[in-house]
Amino acid sequence: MSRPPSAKEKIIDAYVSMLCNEGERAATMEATAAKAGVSKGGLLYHFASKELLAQGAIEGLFKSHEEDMELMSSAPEGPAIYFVRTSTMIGGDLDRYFLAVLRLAQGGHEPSVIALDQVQQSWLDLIRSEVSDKYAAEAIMLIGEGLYYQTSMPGSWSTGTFGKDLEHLLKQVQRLKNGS
Amino acid sequence: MSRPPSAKEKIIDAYVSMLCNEGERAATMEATAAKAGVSKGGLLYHFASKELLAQGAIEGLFKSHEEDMELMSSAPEGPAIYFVRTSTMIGGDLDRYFLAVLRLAQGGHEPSVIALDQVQQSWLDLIRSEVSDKYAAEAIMLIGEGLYYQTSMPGSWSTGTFGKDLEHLLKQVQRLKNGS
DNA sequence: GTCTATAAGTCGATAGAC
DNA sequence: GTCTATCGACTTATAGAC
Repeated sequence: MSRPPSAKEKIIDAYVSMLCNEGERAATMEATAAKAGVSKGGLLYHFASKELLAQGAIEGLFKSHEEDMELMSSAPEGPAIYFVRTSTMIGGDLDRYFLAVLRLAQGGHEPSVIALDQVQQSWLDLIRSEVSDKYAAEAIMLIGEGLYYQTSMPGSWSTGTFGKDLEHLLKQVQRLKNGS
Repeated sequence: MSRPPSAKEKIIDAYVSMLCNEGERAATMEATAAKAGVSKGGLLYHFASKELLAQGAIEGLFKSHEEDMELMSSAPEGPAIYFVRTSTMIGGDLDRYFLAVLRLAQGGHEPSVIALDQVQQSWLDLIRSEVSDKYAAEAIMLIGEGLYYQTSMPGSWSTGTFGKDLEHLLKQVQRLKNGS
């Protein structure tokens, strides 16, 4: 797992970084190749089209998501709090891949839209296994999504008005968890 | 106000529609001109650059927002419920402009990021004038943003899992409004 | 496997006729 | 005010040398 990164891994990593930090428009194959330290032709040997590059990012998301679901299931505070808390975190593998695929989806990439739907549905399912009230679970899910949507704004990485007083916000989530 | 639409208005309307329905990448000047029924040169007479086209969309947002703030202030159910309810609505002027500017912001357009910040701040201010608990107000705001972020997915205009049972979700908002 | 060179198309913007 | 024609830069993808 910690073997020297293959060229393919370096390219995907560069592509994901470009998507997160510079936006979808800036994440061209040429810029990705330069950031990965290879030439355009070298990149195209590993990923014959831009579509395959996007597929690589989606596969990375699924892999990170699978690992995170284990953590979310067994979180001491419960899945709901874990979910909202991690919605404001950045830097982890899952966050990087999620934001990268979100950028692709926002740009109109259909497979990315479908992949995000799948991931979010599995989050909602897990929260609903903890929070019996269906609509309270949805409200909690939406708070997490709202937080993520805010941090996903280009330029304003986590500099939002929320997030700072996260613990206070989590108390509101607790109120939703405790049935009416 | 209901005079025959000028070419300028037709162009802005076409541009906003392209942004909403096809995404930022597809909203090229050529495609916008075609949808507005003019040539590329004709478009460039009214908007000498793409940046000016984006400014037109932002101005449309501010104009619609100003009118909506009056409705939100005087809504019978109160600003908070009004806000969450209208987060799932599509087709109105405000929603169209907001989504269009959101697409620009997600693509990295800084003036759009700033414009959205202003609009959202004014919403939060109004909600906080009704909901005294600061963090309950933030939670309500995030629910509305989460709903909007969901409907803003290209292709899946309002076909999300929420929104259908909006009245049930609004009961959760009511719970947040009534202090703990 | 990785490179250079280049084809083929698209985008924003300019120039000038009408 | 609106059009056609075109430029230059950029982007994806191909071809072929090493």
